Amino acid sequence: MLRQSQATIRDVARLAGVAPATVSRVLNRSGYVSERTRARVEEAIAQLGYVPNRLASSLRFKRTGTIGLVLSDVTNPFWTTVARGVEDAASDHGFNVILCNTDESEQEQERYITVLLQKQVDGILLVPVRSAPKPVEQIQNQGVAVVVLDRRVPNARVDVVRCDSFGGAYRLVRLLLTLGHRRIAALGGPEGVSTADDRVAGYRQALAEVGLDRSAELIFRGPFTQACGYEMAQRALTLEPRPTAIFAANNFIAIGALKALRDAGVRVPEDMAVVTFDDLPEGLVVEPFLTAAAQPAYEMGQQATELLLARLAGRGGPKPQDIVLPTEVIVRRSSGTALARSGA
Amino acid sequence: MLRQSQATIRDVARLAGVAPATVSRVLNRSGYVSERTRARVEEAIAQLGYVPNRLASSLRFKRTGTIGLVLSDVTNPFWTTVARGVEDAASDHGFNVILCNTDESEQEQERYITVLLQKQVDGILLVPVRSAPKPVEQIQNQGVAVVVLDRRVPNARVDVVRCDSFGGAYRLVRLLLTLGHRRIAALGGPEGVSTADDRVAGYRQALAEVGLDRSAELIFRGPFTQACGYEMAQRALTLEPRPTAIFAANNFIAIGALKALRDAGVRVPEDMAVVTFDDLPEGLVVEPFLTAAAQPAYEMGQQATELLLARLAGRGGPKPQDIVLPTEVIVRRSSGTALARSGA
DNA sequence: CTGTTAGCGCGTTCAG
DNA sequence: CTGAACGCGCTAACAG
Repeated sequence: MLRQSQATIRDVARLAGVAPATVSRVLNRSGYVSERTRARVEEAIAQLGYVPNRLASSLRFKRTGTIGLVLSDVTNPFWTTVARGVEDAASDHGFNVILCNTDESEQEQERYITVLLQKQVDGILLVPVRSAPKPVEQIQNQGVAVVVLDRRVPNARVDVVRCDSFGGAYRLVRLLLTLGHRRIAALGGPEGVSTADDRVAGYRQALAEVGLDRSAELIFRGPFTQACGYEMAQRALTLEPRPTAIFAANNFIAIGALKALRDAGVRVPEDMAVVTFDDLPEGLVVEPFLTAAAQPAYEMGQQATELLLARLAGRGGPKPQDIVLPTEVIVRRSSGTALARSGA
Repeated sequence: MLRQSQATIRDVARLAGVAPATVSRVLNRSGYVSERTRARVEEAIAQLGYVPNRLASSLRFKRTGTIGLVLSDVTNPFWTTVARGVEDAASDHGFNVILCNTDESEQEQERYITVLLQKQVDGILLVPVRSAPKPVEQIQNQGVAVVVLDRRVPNARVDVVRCDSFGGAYRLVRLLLTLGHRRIAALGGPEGVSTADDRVAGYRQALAEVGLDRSAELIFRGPFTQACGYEMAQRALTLEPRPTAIFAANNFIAIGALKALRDAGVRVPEDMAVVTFDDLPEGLVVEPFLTAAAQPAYEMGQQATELLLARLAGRGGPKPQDIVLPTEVIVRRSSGTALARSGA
């Protein structure tokens, strides 16, 4: 507790009158140490407030006990929950997590990956900005473990843990169809991001199954942001005839859309049914209102981390896994009740 | 791009036909290197896909370019926003952030601090679980920079960046008083946490100023959780005569309280006015409803990080700073309008 | 049971 | 302008 700058293992050894290696042995319980010297060493450690330098041991072991988490934006409650799942699982196994927000920028993604590799993280959990396999390969070429989170990467041999975007979207839209809706606008995410593409595909499939052809599709695409949701909803409202329902591809798009509807004086669900991907965490809303396909965000983070750590331990088999977690459609007020037969 | 396990600076040197030191010089642009050898070295680097090992250089420089962020729970949107502010500011300066969730457990806090110190982080941003100075001192004794976030630590000489809990609470309660309320329940946070204590103090001060003495105080205390908010609100409803307003000490307590009120059939604001500390992020709610004292969470994270990094750079003066950011009271529907004079 | 030696990968002397 | 040598702090291997 006395020194300002950190004591080293040599200082401890000197004070205890032993060799550094002996101190190392008591610290790591490796090899035999007599009770007497162990006691002396432990006292010296306490007296100096000695904290072992894990950097040095990492340099030898080639293991840092740190993983990187590269996602788009922790500020989105979905990612927040994922991050918490990751951190909990990592912590359980004695690992730490370095958090990186890309804001869906490929540049930032590249920058973060490089730094993480330089810092010798043991593994990386990556939510890839685009479907290109390059970033994944960049990591793998350094011999670092990587698990892709949330999104598919078609041309890479890599473990993926994600949710069932296609199925969730399909069931949400089917629900709307069952309620009698036939003019359903899809406010989709960005093209080239697998979750966005899969959700649009689910929407299409649902329409096709009830015999609606391509001409019935009302698809908008854009970033997963509130601003874009607002704008896409506005445009949807100008369609003739106007859609009777909206399918939003994620929580932010839904919130933006709801604001647009409110500003346009369109009531939900009376004038417009709304369903969305991503439920808001139970703890954040007093009266849940949105019919949503809830993703098991926490479990996704947790399982991806477990898989990554299993890989680090040399387990998990040779073949890349594609773990798809189920989504659950939760019906609430925003989807409304069966539509009265009218014009369309 | 060929090797699976990482190439070292020696491999690059060998391939380029130079000494490791020369490679180091081209990497860090230190010292003179002829154009020709520089080109050769750079080609070798590219060919091997060489990534410098920052662990090794950190070991020498005693700088890791990493800071630790120890907070209670990223899942709370307030902390999420703080974390984002921290990460952005750190990233701007080339630093990375290790995220640690304590869940307000002193044990976890201790464990995380120890690991962070072992990993030789350059600094720690700490939201202390308790007001005791020990954890702060533990960090300082290792010669590691620390800035305390959000909460005061009375007996420590340490930089603090926080929000004005006392003032925010005071103004919220004053608002209720102005509207005519006299029986106001305070659903406070845990004792011994400065933000909780300060908010209760603000509540008391506001009451005192209108001549209400201790007997008018209706104070509940407990953890900053939704469950506790629910339970405290339930108890508040059993008071005789029943309070006409509730002051919640944070967002989770408020949400729990609102659920309790809903379950009890008590309308807000008609039957009960509600005000709270912590606004929910603008992007998370369609129709903001709660009258709240909004804290500049992002700025808090950002400024704390800037201060920490300034300390690392040897700037910021000798005296610990206590930076208090203002809170802004945002009046919405939940606080209701002026109370009609009735019984109380 | 304990001390000595060597090396993890890098950057910085100091010679040449 | 470039190379050789040393050490950051730790631990595995080898002696004793």
